[in-house]
Amino acid sequence: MASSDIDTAIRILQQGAAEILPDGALRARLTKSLATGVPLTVKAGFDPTAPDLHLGHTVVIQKLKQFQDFGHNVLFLIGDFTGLIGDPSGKSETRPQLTPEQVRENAATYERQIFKVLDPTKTRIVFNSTWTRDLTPMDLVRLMAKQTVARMLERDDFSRRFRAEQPISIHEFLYPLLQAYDSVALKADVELGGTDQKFNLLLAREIQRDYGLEPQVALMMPLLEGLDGSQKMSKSLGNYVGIDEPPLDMYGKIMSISDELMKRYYELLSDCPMEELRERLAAEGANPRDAKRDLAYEIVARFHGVDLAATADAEWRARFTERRAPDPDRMRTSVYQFSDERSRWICTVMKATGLVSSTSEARRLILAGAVDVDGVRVAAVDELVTEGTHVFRVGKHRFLGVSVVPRD
RNA sequence: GGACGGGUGCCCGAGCGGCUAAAGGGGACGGGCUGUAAACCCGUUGCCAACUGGCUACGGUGGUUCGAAUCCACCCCCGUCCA
Repeated sequence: MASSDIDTAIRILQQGAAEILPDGALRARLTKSLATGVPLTVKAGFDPTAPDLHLGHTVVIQKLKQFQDFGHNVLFLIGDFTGLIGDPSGKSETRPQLTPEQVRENAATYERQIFKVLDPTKTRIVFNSTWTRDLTPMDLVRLMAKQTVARMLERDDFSRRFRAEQPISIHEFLYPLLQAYDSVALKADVELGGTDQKFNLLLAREIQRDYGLEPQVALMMPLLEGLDGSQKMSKSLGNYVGIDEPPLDMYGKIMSISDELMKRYYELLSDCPMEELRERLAAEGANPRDAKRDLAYEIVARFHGVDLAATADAEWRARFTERRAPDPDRMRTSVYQFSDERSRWICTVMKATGLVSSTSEARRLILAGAVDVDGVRVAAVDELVTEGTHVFRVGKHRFLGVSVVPRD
């Protein structure tokens, strides 16, 4: 009975994981935990900057949640000290030094966002400055003595930079060491991270051993592709779904992904077993769109609750499947004040209400037949907007209610 | 410190005195087809109440010229090789 429980746990915990090292270690730890009744300590570290989380970040957080559901202790670590060094994985520009206030703000933002996934009563948020701050120079030297330059250079990005004769600052070697030390300080049994964290997660094992601890299990999750399906999801590439986004936007973005990408999202973001999805897609007359709808619903429900997810779903169907204009009561609206006839020019109105960024863009879109007002396609660029409330549509999904009123 | 090569629109990249708001590609946006999927076809892609108009733009600042992204000077930045 106990062993079948573990099989179930393993299967769930493995879904989507890129790699779990070393082989069999996870099973051994789970078995031991079950036998002794002592839950595992599961840690994942996050940068103190960029607290605007998107679905890409939630891949690891979801995995934490699964551990949590099996009764293990989850530590959400904010790398406020290591953040000062800057993870060399990124290599680009030097990280800005954060003030304690900023760190606190970012931490609060993290909390608000991650607790949409994690159970707040079972999650501890920890800051690594708590223990790294107290390390003496001597402690640091001892820590550094535990690793050789040659081993450090095995790390992909370091070796690439070394070969390319690009600079590697000495302090950058400290980053993986300190991250590893976090695992020592927390006595971590398992550490989660992206595949880009492999070196760091494995180094922690060695350092833990040096400090007389049992080495942690390293569980790597793949990096989630963005909406374009090729590059990794990131805010700067604009191919992301932010977890703070409004329900309908979130739903719509997920509906617009390709079928291929949908499978990937199922694997990494959904609680639905892959088997089930496969059967479903293989079924007679199956429309992949329906599977996508369920995925969109599941994800929106996770961050906004089932009620708002149901609303988003209904609204999306009305708008796109039935091609109806959105419910005016629920549409975003804007008030535009005009002074003279000239200011009622449609291009000016569109620019002023933020539908487009310039009147030139408005002209182009009108000429391309992409704009309609109150359901009627705008035929000419020189139209004037009449006083009253109108529904503007630009392209397929930009809708805006505009009240055109005279300026007092 | 020395020797070369280079910095062009969101990105890559051509242009090397007027025909250049700047080829071509990518991306993005829009239209068509659809399942707001993919693939495909077509169009748009600096701003301005906007004509064979004006303005802004080719790292920066000056200069040569009727005219400069294109030539000259100085400066800044980035690559490659040598020390």
